[in-house]
Amino acid sequence: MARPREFDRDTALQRAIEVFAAHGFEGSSTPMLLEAMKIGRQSLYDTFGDKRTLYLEALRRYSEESTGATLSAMFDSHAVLQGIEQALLGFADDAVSGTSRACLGIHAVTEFGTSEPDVTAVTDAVAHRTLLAFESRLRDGIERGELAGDLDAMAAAQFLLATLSGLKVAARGGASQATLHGIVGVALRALAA
Amino acid sequence: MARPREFDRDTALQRAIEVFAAHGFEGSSTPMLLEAMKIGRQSLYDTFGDKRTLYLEALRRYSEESTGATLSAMFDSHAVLQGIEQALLGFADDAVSGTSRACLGIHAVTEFGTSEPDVTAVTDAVAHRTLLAFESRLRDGIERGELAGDLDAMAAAQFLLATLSGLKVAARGGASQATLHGIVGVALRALAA
DNA sequence: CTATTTATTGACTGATTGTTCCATAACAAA
DNA sequence: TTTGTTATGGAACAATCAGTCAATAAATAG
Repeated sequence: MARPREFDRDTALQRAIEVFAAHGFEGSSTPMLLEAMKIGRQSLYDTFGDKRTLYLEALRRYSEESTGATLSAMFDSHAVLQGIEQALLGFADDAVSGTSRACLGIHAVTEFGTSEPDVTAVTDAVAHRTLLAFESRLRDGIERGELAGDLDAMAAAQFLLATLSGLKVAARGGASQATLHGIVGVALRALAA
Repeated sequence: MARPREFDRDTALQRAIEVFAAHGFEGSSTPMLLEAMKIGRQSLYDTFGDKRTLYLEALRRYSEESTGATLSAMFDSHAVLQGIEQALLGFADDAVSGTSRACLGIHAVTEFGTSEPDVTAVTDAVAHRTLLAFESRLRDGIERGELAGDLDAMAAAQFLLATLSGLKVAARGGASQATLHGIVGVALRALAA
């Protein structure tokens, strides 16, 4: 019909994710975004709306991918404890790979808390989804006797979610991969039979 | 000698801490700070230097107070596990009290990572101090047989530090006090003999 | 009292913020 | 080729940013 755009929408969005993760919403200026995304000013507003809309789409996109990868790793292994271990270790490895070590999800929570409904909708959804997956898998493990019989599945799920946050913060603060793996090792002790 | 200042420096700084914790460095504008601190523009620059210097002093002040309270709670109890439990529970209670539920320390790490040496100096120092205290107490507990004999004290200390971060992020995301207490309960299982 | 020192107030700066307008360019369908 | 539609690039917008200047006010010391 008309002139096709000269850039790839998805790669531009991916680059925006990195900028927002590294500097937050307030810390990311439009010039910074434009330079990183390698598009012109008008292209940003035509394609993504405004800065806030771009941020929300970046947050949604990041949340889906990040959550999906971690949870699927958990179900890869038949053994429950081993599956959880692989999920946590993979999560930790992702956290230290790359240069910025920043997580858009964590950054969104610390920057906005529960004050912005549009942001909270995304962060709550990913938390809920993760909790349900953890809880289900933990319940299986408890029933099968692979995990401690007196474990509270819901509390343990919330503990694992908090552990993920702790890993991300530690990674952002400069912790080594070995340190993160050590944390995972200790955390798993809380679940073992 | 001359005209005395009309405001209390410490309370003004305390109010600045709340603003920076809630909105981060980039998200806190000078008008926001002035209104919260209830001082005039020139008073801020005369008394605290510029925005960045104020931020660093706020971060230092917050770190000292927050770390001190948590670690002293740990040494209040003779029993090691109980002392750690009280430290974590007190930390969790602090995290849900107040309105903003924000932590300046966590916010500083997620916002700047390791990119700003002045900020990293503070966050690294508080992490190091906390790790040393945890490790020492954990070693005592292992020796006395109150904690698991095969526990790696250093890794467990890093695990506890990550748990603190996880608790703060969960609280900032809206978790209830009961949820945080549940997380603490599961976390302690990783240490028990 | 006067003199000196410091705090406060408000106006003001240049730079940067997010966003829009408009003219031009590039493509597809007729 | 014309026409319709969309993308791009640059200039421009009002608003806000962090920070400064100068005038006034309030205190003490002599």
